[in-house]
Amino acid sequence: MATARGSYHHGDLGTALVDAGVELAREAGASAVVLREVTRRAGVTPRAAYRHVADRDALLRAVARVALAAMARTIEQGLAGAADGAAALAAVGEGYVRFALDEPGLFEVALFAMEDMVEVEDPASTGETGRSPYHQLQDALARLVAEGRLDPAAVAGAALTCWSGVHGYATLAALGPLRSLPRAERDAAGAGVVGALVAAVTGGSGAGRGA
Amino acid sequence: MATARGSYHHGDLGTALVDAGVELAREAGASAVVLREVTRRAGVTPRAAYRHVADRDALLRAVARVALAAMARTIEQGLAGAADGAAALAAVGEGYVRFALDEPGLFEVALFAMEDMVEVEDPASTGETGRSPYHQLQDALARLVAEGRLDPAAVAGAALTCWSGVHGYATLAALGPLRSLPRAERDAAGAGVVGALVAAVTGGSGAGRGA
DNA sequence: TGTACATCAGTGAACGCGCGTTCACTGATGTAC
DNA sequence: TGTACATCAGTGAACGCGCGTTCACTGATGTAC
Repeated sequence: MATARGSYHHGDLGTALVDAGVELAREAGASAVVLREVTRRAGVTPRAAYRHVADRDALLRAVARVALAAMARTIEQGLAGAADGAAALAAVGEGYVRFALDEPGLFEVALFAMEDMVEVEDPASTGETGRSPYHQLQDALARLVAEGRLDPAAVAGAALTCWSGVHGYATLAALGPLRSLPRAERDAAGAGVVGALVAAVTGGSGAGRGA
Repeated sequence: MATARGSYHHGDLGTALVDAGVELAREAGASAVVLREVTRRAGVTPRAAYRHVADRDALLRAVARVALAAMARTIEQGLAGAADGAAALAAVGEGYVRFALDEPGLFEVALFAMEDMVEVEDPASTGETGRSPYHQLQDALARLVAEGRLDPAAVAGAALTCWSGVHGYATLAALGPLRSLPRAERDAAGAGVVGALVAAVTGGSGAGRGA
């Protein structure tokens, strides 16, 4: 907003469009990220968008990368004080769920960037430490391996089980059939699911713990 | 289709509309379930739909109930020969995932009926045995309790962990970032996730097993 | 230091699309007598 | 057995909406000389 508004030339319309798209996603999810409204919010003609973005789909993917980066930053916060691999794994799961419950619209749109995060590390979709949520999960599991609490051969399976469990809960509780439950209940249940997953991966007990 | 086609009166337009909606969902997911196309497929004017359905949303929910019932039937098939609670739990999970991978469009639309399945048992969204997927899961856990392999106090937590894990994998692999992987890989990974969840709930080992 | 001009970033109006939904109306059906 | 008529299930045309995208154009910018 420190750009040259009011002038004929916008200054940095490209990022202004993406910012408006992020705002729309936050307010009403992926389907609300729409070219015309984005240009409206940037105070510009619909046609102007095509100077900066190929089409609606490209805009959506740009918004998705920003949303995924926001998720990575949320996870980083909880990860800061993790004493060991188990704590790190729990922090990743809890951050993933917390982001989904705090920002369901951004969570929904971030999904469109998740396909790429598994393959490549795109700087546009990572947090301060340059790691995507998927790699934050991999890092936590690597710590468990280093601590001798996880068989290296089991890492791939554990990663998928954890991602599935956490993603499933986040989806059910943020966007799906459980979205109308009181927030406190959803927080408690989420902690239970994450706890069970950590226990399952580290071979500890507590699988049925939680809500 | 044994209805009186060609005549002015359709015969059973209400169910014909829902059937067409199911077909559309199968082909292209929830967003394809659209009033005008549904009436087109039923060979009828758009206006005619309003004699049988309140609005587009009501049609979508009716389609969702049919899709959820189809899912329940898929799960029933695998459940038939389950020798014990652990086998039943695995069968529920595998059926859930198989349905999602076989029919991603129906899986997507079934989500709109899942909110209700937790609360009430709607006959329109259950299989032959009259149980929704959610209750099929509860039944399997009840068997584990009866066998002394699961603490009754842990049932609620176990249910949520299993549902989350299986739903998350189904979503990732049928509609999400993993949807482009070869089917054989997705089947194997799904079996791994389900195995890990069963092991976690029954306190057995094998948490990190799988893909 | 001033000026011509290429380049770039916008404008404003319009196109066609498919959607949900509503209008007043008409053809078919079946029941009462 | 025949006929009047209420009822129900459709018709055909239209409305307004918001979308993505494209047209030919114009205002602002900055660089070469």
